[in-house]
Amino acid sequence: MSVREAIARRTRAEPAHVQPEGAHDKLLQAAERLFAAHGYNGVSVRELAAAAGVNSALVAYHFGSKEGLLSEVYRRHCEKLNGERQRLLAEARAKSRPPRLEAVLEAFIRPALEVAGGDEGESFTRLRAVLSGENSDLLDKLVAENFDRSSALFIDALCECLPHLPREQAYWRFHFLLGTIYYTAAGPHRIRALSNGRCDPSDSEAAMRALIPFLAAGLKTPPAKD
Amino acid sequence: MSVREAIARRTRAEPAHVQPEGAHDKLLQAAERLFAAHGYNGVSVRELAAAAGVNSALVAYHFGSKEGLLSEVYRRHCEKLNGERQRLLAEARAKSRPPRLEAVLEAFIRPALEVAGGDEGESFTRLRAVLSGENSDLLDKLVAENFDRSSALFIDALCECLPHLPREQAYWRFHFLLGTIYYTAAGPHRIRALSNGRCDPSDSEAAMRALIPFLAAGLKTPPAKD
DNA sequence: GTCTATACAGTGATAGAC
DNA sequence: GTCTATCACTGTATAGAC
Repeated sequence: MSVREAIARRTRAEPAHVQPEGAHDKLLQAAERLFAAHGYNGVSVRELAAAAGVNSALVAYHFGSKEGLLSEVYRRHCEKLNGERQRLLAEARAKSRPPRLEAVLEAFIRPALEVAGGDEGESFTRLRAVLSGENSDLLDKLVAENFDRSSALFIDALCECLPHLPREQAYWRFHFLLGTIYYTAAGPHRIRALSNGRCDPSDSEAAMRALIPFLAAGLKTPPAKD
Repeated sequence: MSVREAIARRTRAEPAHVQPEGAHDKLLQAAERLFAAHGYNGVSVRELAAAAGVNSALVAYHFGSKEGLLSEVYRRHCEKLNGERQRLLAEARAKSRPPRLEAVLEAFIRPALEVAGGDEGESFTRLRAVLSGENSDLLDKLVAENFDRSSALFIDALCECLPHLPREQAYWRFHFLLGTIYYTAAGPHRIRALSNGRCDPSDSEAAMRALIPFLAAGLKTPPAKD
């Protein structure tokens, strides 16, 4: 590990893969696992503390409240997700200017679906669903903090690919695009059951193979006149 | 009130617009309002009972649990929603065989967005978000009970309009379509903020004017070869 | 600073009186 | 049928040990 990485680790509380030592890190690790597995209200502060092997009062001490702990878990996931998105977008731009529409879509979608299907972040997107209905004030704050900048960057990239699309339509269509990603990541049960297992949204590759042409066609079509 | 109406009320517990008399109806009415306003966990059993003017133990007595009460509220909304969808679909079929793709889409989408934007059902779709993250077992059951039949009917209608689309692709694209509707109804904050208010998904007409051409183009495009 | 022990008000649910 | 009293449990706050 370089000196620079070591400093980053110390200041940023990012224990990578080592055994966590303080209650702070142990709680974060347990919360990541349990929130993903059982949702926010599905796990109590006392269970979190027990799983982390620490006293239950420490979640209030270290994170202010149970919500504070959730916010921190959420923030860390978004950090990874957005970093990956921007890396892939830069790659797409490096290949051609303007980038291919399909490449921009993939840069935005792949990290969202893979983080959702991976081991550690398996049910990460479910946390958004939890919050969206429930603590909608907290959710608005978290979404704004973690996604506003990244979303604006992708809307710009889309407009770059679609120079004839009015800005207002770009907003609408970006919104619809978010809906398809969100629903694919958060609610895979539905379509799996309806199709008798023929469509499985937790298969990221299959989902993207179906989703990207669909979105590209919708994005390219001329908007209604009126 | 006619004799027939009185019998219907007694058997069906559908008080229409009259003052509810029993605790059962009073609770349903209060729950519809309060769940929509504050979400599921945002309102306690004691608050529900107080708003209905009945003892708090009666929600367990009449509905088994707080979840049971929610299920009943949910079921009643879905009943209206699906009835309206099928009425509009029949209308579209009456105009042309096969029906126009755009007319089928409108029959499916309009009731979902209007029920979401109306007075009584303003935050109805938020309830789905609540459940989807949280009580995912209950949600799966409710969705299956209330939407499986209606969804299958609309997938059939889509395939009627798109005879060249493989059935598996139809499932995928119906799934994506659901995502755009769901996200538009449940999460209007996001796009409103990003667009500085220029796009407002709670304006059903504007949302449909943007959404239907987008979906129609995506649905019509030939799927990826592979 | 970090942590333990404990207390508090509020939750959904339930047994049993009337 | 209706309601009271009560239960086990929740998230949070705090006093005080180390």
